[in-house]
Amino acid sequence: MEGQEPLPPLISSPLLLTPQNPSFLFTPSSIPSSLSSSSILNTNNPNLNPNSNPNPIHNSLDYSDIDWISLLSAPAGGHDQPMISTKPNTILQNSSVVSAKNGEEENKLGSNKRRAVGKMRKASRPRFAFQTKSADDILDDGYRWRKYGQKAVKNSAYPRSYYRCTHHTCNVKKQVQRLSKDTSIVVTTYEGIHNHPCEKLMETLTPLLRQMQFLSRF
DNA sequence: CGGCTTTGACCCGCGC
DNA sequence: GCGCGGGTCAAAGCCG
Repeated sequence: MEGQEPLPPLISSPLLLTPQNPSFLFTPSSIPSSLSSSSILNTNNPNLNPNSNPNPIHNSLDYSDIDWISLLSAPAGGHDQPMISTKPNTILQNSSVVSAKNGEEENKLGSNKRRAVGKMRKASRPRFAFQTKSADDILDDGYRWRKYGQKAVKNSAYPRSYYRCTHHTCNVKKQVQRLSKDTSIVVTTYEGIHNHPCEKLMETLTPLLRQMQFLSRF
Protein backbone atom coordinates (compact mmCIF):
# COMPACT_ATOMS: atom_id res chain seq x y z
CA MET A 1 0.00 0.00 0.00
CA GLU A 2 2.46 2.61 1.14
CA GLY A 3 5.64 3.42 -0.66
CA GLN A 4 6.47 3.23 -4.31
CA GLU A 5 4.84 0.37 -6.05
CA PRO A 6 6.26 -0.66 -9.38
CA LEU A 7 3.97 0.23 -12.20
CA PRO A 8 2.10 -2.72 -13.57
CA PRO A 9 2.75 -3.64 -17.15
CA LEU A 10 0.61 -1.70 -19.51
CA ILE A 11 -2.06 -3.64 -21.25
CA SER A 12 -0.92 -3.56 -24.78
CA SER A 13 -3.22 -6.17 -26.14
CA PRO A 14 -6.95 -6.14 -25.77
CA LEU A 15 -9.01 -8.16 -23.39
CA LEU A 16 -10.77 -11.05 -24.96
CA LEU A 17 -14.45 -10.91 -24.31
CA THR A 18 -17.45 -12.85 -25.35
CA PRO A 19 -20.35 -11.25 -27.12
CA GLN A 20 -22.85 -12.81 -24.75
CA ASN A 21 -21.14 -12.35 -21.44
CA PRO A 22 -18.88 -9.40 -21.40
CA SER A 23 -18.10 -10.06 -17.79
CA PHE A 24 -15.99 -12.99 -18.84
CA LEU A 25 -12.56 -11.58 -19.20
CA PHE A 26 -9.47 -13.25 -20.42
CA THR A 27 -6.56 -11.12 -19.50
CA PRO A 28 -3.76 -11.05 -21.99
CA SER A 29 -1.34 -12.31 -19.42
CA SER A 30 -3.55 -15.24 -18.62
CA ILE A 31 -3.74 -16.60 -22.11
CA PRO A 32 -1.39 -19.56 -22.35
CA SER A 33 1.46 -19.12 -24.72
CA SER A 34 0.53 -22.34 -26.38
CA LEU A 35 -2.75 -20.81 -27.41
CA SER A 36 -2.58 -20.16 -31.08
CA SER A 37 -6.17 -19.44 -31.95
CA SER A 38 -9.54 -19.41 -30.36
CA SER A 39 -13.16 -18.93 -31.09
CA ILE A 40 -16.31 -18.06 -29.30
CA LEU A 41 -19.33 -20.20 -29.84
CA ASN A 42 -22.66 -18.71 -28.96
CA THR A 43 -24.61 -21.54 -27.42
CA ASN A 44 -27.78 -19.63 -26.75
CA ASN A 45 -28.79 -18.31 -30.11
CA PRO A 46 -31.63 -20.46 -31.42
CA ASN A 47 -31.27 -18.98 -34.87
CA LEU A 48 -27.95 -20.59 -35.35
CA ASN A 49 -27.86 -23.92 -37.05
CA PRO A 50 -26.15 -26.63 -35.02
CA ASN A 51 -25.29 -28.41 -38.21
CA SER A 52 -23.56 -25.50 -39.77
CA ASN A 53 -19.86 -25.03 -40.11
CA PRO A 54 -18.32 -27.20 -37.44
CA ASN A 55 -15.09 -25.34 -37.29
CA PRO A 56 -15.82 -21.70 -36.67
CA ILE A 57 -12.47 -20.56 -35.49
CA HIS A 58 -11.96 -16.83 -35.37
CA ASN A 59 -8.30 -16.42 -35.76
CA SER A 60 -8.45 -12.70 -35.41
CA LEU A 61 -11.08 -10.99 -33.35
CA ASP A 62 -11.59 -7.32 -34.05
CA TYR A 63 -10.97 -5.36 -30.90
CA SER A 64 -11.00 -1.98 -32.52
CA ASP A 65 -14.48 -1.17 -31.31
CA ILE A 66 -13.82 -1.92 -27.67
CA ASP A 67 -14.71 0.97 -25.41
CA TRP A 68 -11.84 0.84 -22.99
CA ILE A 69 -13.02 3.80 -20.96
CA SER A 70 -16.33 2.24 -20.12
CA LEU A 71 -14.66 -1.08 -19.62
CA LEU A 72 -12.45 0.33 -16.94
CA SER A 73 -15.17 2.39 -15.34
CA ALA A 74 -18.02 -0.10 -15.41
CA PRO A 75 -18.71 -2.24 -12.37
CA ALA A 76 -17.02 -5.55 -12.82
CA GLY A 77 -19.15 -8.58 -13.28
CA GLY A 78 -22.30 -6.56 -13.82
CA HIS A 79 -25.21 -8.46 -15.28
CA ASP A 80 -27.21 -5.68 -16.74
CA GLN A 81 -25.11 -3.32 -18.68
CA PRO A 82 -22.61 -4.78 -21.06
CA MET A 83 -19.24 -3.24 -20.46
CA ILE A 84 -18.19 -3.48 -24.04
CA SER A 85 -19.42 -4.92 -27.22
CA THR A 86 -17.64 -6.91 -29.81
CA LYS A 87 -19.35 -8.31 -32.79
CA PRO A 88 -17.76 -11.49 -34.03
CA ASN A 89 -19.95 -13.90 -35.90
CA THR A 90 -20.83 -16.51 -33.38
CA ILE A 91 -21.64 -19.97 -34.48
CA LEU A 92 -23.19 -22.78 -32.53
CA GLN A 93 -21.02 -25.74 -33.07
CA ASN A 94 -21.73 -28.90 -31.21
CA SER A 95 -25.21 -29.41 -29.87
CA SER A 96 -24.02 -32.10 -27.51
CA VAL A 97 -21.87 -29.56 -25.81
CA VAL A 98 -24.75 -27.26 -25.05
CA SER A 99 -27.62 -29.61 -24.51
CA ALA A 100 -27.19 -29.83 -20.78
CA LYS A 101 -29.98 -28.76 -18.51
CA ASN A 102 -30.09 -25.13 -17.53
CA GLY A 103 -31.33 -23.17 -14.60
CA GLU A 104 -29.85 -25.03 -11.73
CA GLU A 105 -29.91 -22.66 -8.83
CA GLU A 106 -28.64 -25.01 -6.22
CA ASN A 107 -25.08 -25.26 -5.16
CA LYS A 108 -24.90 -27.97 -2.57
CA LEU A 109 -28.16 -29.72 -2.00
CA GLY A 110 -29.09 -33.05 -0.60
CA SER A 111 -30.57 -35.62 -2.91
CA ASN A 112 -34.12 -34.78 -1.83
CA LYS A 113 -33.68 -31.12 -2.47
CA ARG A 114 -31.99 -31.86 -5.75
CA ARG A 115 -34.98 -33.92 -6.73
CA ALA A 116 -37.23 -30.98 -5.95
CA VAL A 117 -35.07 -28.60 -7.88
CA GLY A 118 -35.11 -30.93 -10.81
CA LYS A 119 -38.83 -30.41 -11.12
CA MET A 120 -38.52 -26.64 -11.07
CA ARG A 121 -38.90 -24.75 -14.30
CA LYS A 122 -35.78 -24.51 -16.30
CA ALA A 123 -34.74 -20.91 -16.61
CA SER A 124 -32.15 -20.57 -19.29
CA ARG A 125 -28.79 -19.41 -18.06
CA PRO A 126 -26.36 -17.75 -20.37
CA ARG A 127 -24.04 -20.32 -21.86
CA PHE A 128 -21.35 -20.15 -24.41
CA ALA A 129 -18.59 -22.37 -25.61
CA PHE A 130 -15.10 -21.11 -26.02
CA GLN A 131 -13.01 -23.09 -28.44
CA THR A 132 -9.30 -22.93 -27.88
CA LYS A 133 -6.44 -24.37 -29.80
CA SER A 134 -4.19 -25.19 -26.94
CA ALA A 135 -1.96 -27.85 -25.50
CA ASP A 136 -3.32 -26.98 -22.08
CA ASP A 137 -6.75 -28.23 -21.14
CA ILE A 138 -7.22 -25.48 -18.61
CA LEU A 139 -7.35 -21.97 -19.93
CA ASP A 140 -6.43 -19.56 -17.18
CA ASP A 141 -9.23 -17.03 -17.43
CA GLY A 142 -8.40 -15.23 -14.23
CA TYR A 143 -11.10 -16.81 -12.12
CA ARG A 144 -10.58 -19.56 -9.60
CA TRP A 145 -12.28 -22.86 -10.33
CA ARG A 146 -12.82 -26.02 -8.35
CA LYS A 147 -13.21 -29.26 -10.20
CA TYR A 148 -16.27 -31.17 -9.05
CA GLY A 149 -16.54 -33.94 -11.56
CA GLN A 150 -15.24 -35.70 -14.59
CA LYS A 151 -17.13 -37.92 -16.95
CA ALA A 152 -16.30 -40.03 -19.91
CA VAL A 153 -18.30 -38.74 -22.84
CA LYS A 154 -19.78 -41.00 -25.44
CA ASN A 155 -18.06 -40.92 -28.82
CA SER A 156 -15.17 -39.02 -27.35
CA ALA A 157 -11.78 -40.33 -26.39
CA TYR A 158 -11.38 -37.58 -23.83
CA PRO A 159 -13.32 -37.06 -20.60
CA ARG A 160 -15.30 -33.92 -19.85
CA SER A 161 -14.31 -32.05 -16.73
CA TYR A 162 -16.71 -29.99 -14.65
CA TYR A 163 -15.64 -26.90 -12.75
CA ARG A 164 -17.39 -24.44 -10.46
CA CYS A 165 -16.25 -20.95 -9.59
CA THR A 166 -14.83 -21.02 -6.08
CA HIS A 167 -16.26 -17.64 -5.14
CA HIS A 168 -18.84 -18.35 -2.44
CA THR A 169 -21.63 -16.26 -3.95
CA CYS A 170 -20.90 -17.22 -7.51
CA ASN A 171 -22.57 -20.14 -9.22
CA VAL A 172 -20.81 -20.06 -12.56
CA LYS A 173 -19.81 -23.41 -13.97
CA LYS A 174 -17.69 -24.47 -16.83
CA GLN A 175 -17.07 -27.68 -18.72
CA VAL A 176 -13.81 -28.48 -20.40
CA GLN A 177 -13.44 -31.10 -23.06
CA ARG A 178 -10.87 -31.86 -25.67
CA LEU A 179 -12.19 -32.68 -29.11
CA SER A 180 -11.45 -36.21 -30.18
CA LYS A 181 -11.68 -35.13 -33.81
CA ASP A 182 -8.99 -32.54 -33.40
CA THR A 183 -7.05 -33.19 -30.23
CA SER A 184 -5.41 -29.80 -30.38
CA ILE A 185 -8.75 -28.11 -29.71
CA VAL A 186 -10.23 -27.68 -26.26
CA VAL A 187 -13.87 -26.64 -25.90
CA THR A 188 -14.66 -24.74 -22.73
CA THR A 189 -18.34 -24.17 -22.04
CA TYR A 190 -19.26 -21.49 -19.54
CA GLU A 191 -22.62 -21.42 -17.81
CA GLY A 192 -23.79 -18.39 -15.88
CA ILE A 193 -22.36 -14.99 -15.18
CA HIS A 194 -19.85 -14.14 -12.50
CA ASN A 195 -21.27 -11.82 -9.87
CA HIS A 196 -17.87 -10.72 -8.68
CA PRO A 197 -14.82 -9.18 -10.27
CA CYS A 198 -12.13 -11.26 -11.83
CA GLU A 199 -9.52 -11.61 -9.10
CA LYS A 200 -6.52 -11.73 -11.34
CA LEU A 201 -7.72 -8.87 -13.44
CA MET A 202 -8.38 -6.74 -10.38
CA GLU A 203 -4.99 -7.71 -9.04
CA THR A 204 -3.45 -6.42 -12.23
CA LEU A 205 -5.59 -3.35 -12.60
CA THR A 206 -5.76 -2.09 -9.04
CA PRO A 207 -2.31 -0.47 -8.96
CA LEU A 208 -2.92 1.00 -12.38
CA LEU A 209 -6.27 2.43 -11.40
CA ARG A 210 -4.77 3.81 -8.22
CA GLN A 211 -2.14 5.52 -10.27
CA MET A 212 -4.79 6.92 -12.61
CA GLN A 213 -6.77 8.24 -9.66
CA PHE A 214 -3.66 9.88 -8.31
CA LEU A 215 -2.78 11.49 -11.63
CA SER A 216 -6.33 12.70 -12.22
CA ARG A 217 -6.02 14.98 -9.22
CA PHE A 218 -3.69 17.26 -11.15
C1' DC B 1 -4.73 -28.04 7.82
C1' DG B 2 -7.24 -26.00 4.21
C1' DG B 3 -8.03 -26.21 -0.50
C1' DC B 4 -8.14 -28.95 -4.32
C1' DT B 5 -8.59 -33.28 -7.28
C1' DT B 6 -10.18 -37.90 -7.99
C1' DT B 7 -13.68 -41.10 -8.58
C1' DG B 8 -17.55 -44.14 -7.76
C1' DA B 9 -22.27 -43.58 -6.75
C1' DC B 10 -26.35 -41.37 -7.41
C1' DC B 11 -29.95 -38.59 -9.71
C1' DC B 12 -32.51 -37.00 -13.58
C1' DG B 13 -34.11 -36.35 -18.27
C1' DC B 14 -34.98 -38.42 -22.45
C1' DG B 15 -35.72 -41.78 -26.06
C1' DC B 16 -37.44 -46.20 -27.10
C1' DG C 1 -40.97 -48.97 -17.52
C1' DC C 2 -36.26 -49.39 -18.67
C1' DG C 3 -31.76 -48.26 -20.05
C1' DC C 4 -28.54 -44.88 -21.34
C1' DG C 5 -25.97 -40.72 -21.03
C1' DG C 6 -24.96 -36.50 -18.81
C1' DG C 7 -24.48 -33.81 -14.58
C1' DT C 8 -23.60 -33.61 -9.61
C1' DC C 9 -22.41 -35.18 -5.00
C1' DA C 10 -19.36 -36.31 -1.49
C1' DA C 11 -15.87 -39.17 0.69
C1' DA C 12 -11.18 -40.07 0.36
C1' DG C 13 -6.79 -38.82 -0.80
C1' DC C 14 -3.23 -35.56 -2.26
C1' DC C 15 -0.43 -31.48 -1.84
C1' DG C 16 1.70 -27.14 -0.54
